[in-house]
This record gives sequence, structure tokens and C-alpha cells, in this order.
Amino acid sequence: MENKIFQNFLEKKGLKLTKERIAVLKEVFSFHDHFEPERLYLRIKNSDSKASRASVYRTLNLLVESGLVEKVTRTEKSNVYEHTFGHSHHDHMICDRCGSITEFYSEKLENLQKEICRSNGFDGKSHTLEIRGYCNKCKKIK
Amino acid sequence: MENKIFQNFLEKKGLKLTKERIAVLKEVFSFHDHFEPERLYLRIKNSDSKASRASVYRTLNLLVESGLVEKVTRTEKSNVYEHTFGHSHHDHMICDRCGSITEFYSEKLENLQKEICRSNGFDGKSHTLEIRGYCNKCKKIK
DNA sequence: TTGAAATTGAGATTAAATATCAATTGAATT
DNA sequence: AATTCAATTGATATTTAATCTCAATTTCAA
Ligand SMILES: [Zn+2]
Ligand SMILES: [Zn+2]
Ligand SMILES: [Zn+2]
Ligand SMILES: [Zn+2]
Repeated sequence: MENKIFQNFLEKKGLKLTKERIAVLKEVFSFHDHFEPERLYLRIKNSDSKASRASVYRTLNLLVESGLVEKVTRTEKSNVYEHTFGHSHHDHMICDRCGSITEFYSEKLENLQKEICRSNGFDGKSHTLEIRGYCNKCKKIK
Repeated sequence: MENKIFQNFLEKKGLKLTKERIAVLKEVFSFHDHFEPERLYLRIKNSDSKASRASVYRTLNLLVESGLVEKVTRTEKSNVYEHTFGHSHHDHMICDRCGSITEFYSEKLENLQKEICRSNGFDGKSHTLEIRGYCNKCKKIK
């Protein structure tokens, strides 16, 4: 469970699991969509367990470092995150018209990337694949 | 040639090919590396044909819109661009230690993505694949 | 209980990118 | 050549996500 994992992660770094960090962790795992830091802060602000904006940003960085959360992409305006613990790895298709995000996964694609890393002598740790274009609905309109 | 393409692009939009825009275009195509807007501005500042910071940013956006330049990635600090006209499509491996960028291309990978788009009813127009990890040199150190 | 280390939050700071706007330029028309 | 007007420029101001600062507070092990 994410709480235990985060606690272990913090312990190894000599950091403490405070009520603010719990508040952020809880909020991040209370829904399963992609989110931006500012939105997350506002959700926490309106919940019963508070944390300051600074703490939200700080904790978010720790969550990424722990592996529980990943940065999906960096848009013009801000970063976009998602919790990944409890979800298997996937990549994203983003519609340039409506902005909708389609998640997909391909074993073949993952293996091919490993192969490409190997042949380039690169020790790949993670990747971000973002396909842009028009989703099923929007491609009919324009 | 890029000048002609840019001129046609501007014409279609009812815009003019000014000396400032030429200066930016020239500088962007004077080297073949990835670059950040601020660095580009400084290069232009030290060249003989000047353009203000505002014009550099504005022209950069036009160059992306024209298809001559692409945004490689958006880092914590700024956007990273590269001119793509004259270069074939490729994806990037980025070293988390030294920041070096390795370009790669795989026909298989490209086809697989097309296949994935098809099976998702997605009309893919472009993609960004960024593999992060350690380059050949850095993986030995850490 | 004590004390060192970690954490917090309010506000300041940073910096990339965009917006503002008066002055200038470009080029088509007379 | 002069007129005209939209486009463009550049200096500066503004925006805003993210980070930093630091005094006050909390945590927890000794
Ligand atoms: Zn979930
Ligand atoms: Zn993947
Ligand atoms: Zn996702
Ligand atoms: Zn490249």
C-alpha cells in the first residue's frame, strides 16, 4: 500500500512522515486522473487535512523520487502528474483538439525500446512517449 | 531551402519576412545542435544581424508553426528546440547525469506506433519519445 | 525532559515566456 | 514621391509556475 511504501522511502532518506505529507499522499491517491500541482493544492485546501502550497510542491517531488508518482508531461503552463502505483505502465495519446488523453500499452513497444537502448549502449531507466493528433471523436470533425 | 519555405509560410499568413526574422532563421540553421531560446538570443546578439529577445521568441514560435523547427522537450528551465528541416525524424535519449542527448531512429518503432494509433482509432500526427537514463559514459561512473 | 534535526508556511524571489504599446517599417496604391 | 495602414519592433512590464528563505514549530530518540 502506498502509505507504507512512502514511509519506507522517507525512512531510508532520514525523513519523516508528517501529517502534511500524509495529506498530499492521500489526496494524490484519492482520484485516478492526471493532475497539476496547483489543482492538487486547491483540492487539499478544500479538504480537512491541510498543507501549504510549498509543502505540496515539496511532497510532490518526493513522491516522484519514491516512484509512486510520475510526471506525465510538461505543458506550456505547468507539469502534469499522475500516481502510478496501482496502475501499470502506459503511454499517452493526446488530442490536439479536445485535449483528451488516451492511455495505451504495448509489450512490443516496450521491448523494442529496451532493444534500442541496448544497441546504443544506453542504460534506459524510464521513458515518455506522447503521441499527438486527433482522437476518435475529433478526427471526424476536423 | 529553409528561407524559401519560411517566406512562403509567412506569405500565406499575410506576414512579412523582415530582417529580424531572417536573422533568427539564419542563426537557427547555422548549427545543428539542440538549443534553448535564451542561448539562441545571445548568439544572435553577438552576430552582426540583431534581433530583440521578444522577436527571437516570436520568430521561434513561427518557425515551429511552419514546421522548420520542432520543440524537442520542455525541461525544468526552458524549452529545447532543434531545426528539423534537413534532418530526418528521430527520437531522443537524455542522460540524467551529464544531460547529453543521443538521437536514434527505428523504422520498427515508427511502424509500431502507427499500428497502435490505428488500433486505437487515433489519428496520430506526431510524437515525442524521450528515453531517460544513463549514457554510455555515465553508466560506468554511476 | 531535552536538544538536534527536520519541517512548516507565509511571503519573497526567480526566471521563462508572453503581453503592452508607442514608434517604426514595409509595401501596395495613388 | 507621397500617402496610407497594417504589420513589426524593442524596451519594458507583467504573468506565473516553481523554488527559496527563514523564523517558528514539530518530531523523535536519547
Ligand atoms: Zn490509481
Ligand atoms: Zn511505455
Ligand atoms: Zn496516464
Ligand atoms: Zn534531435
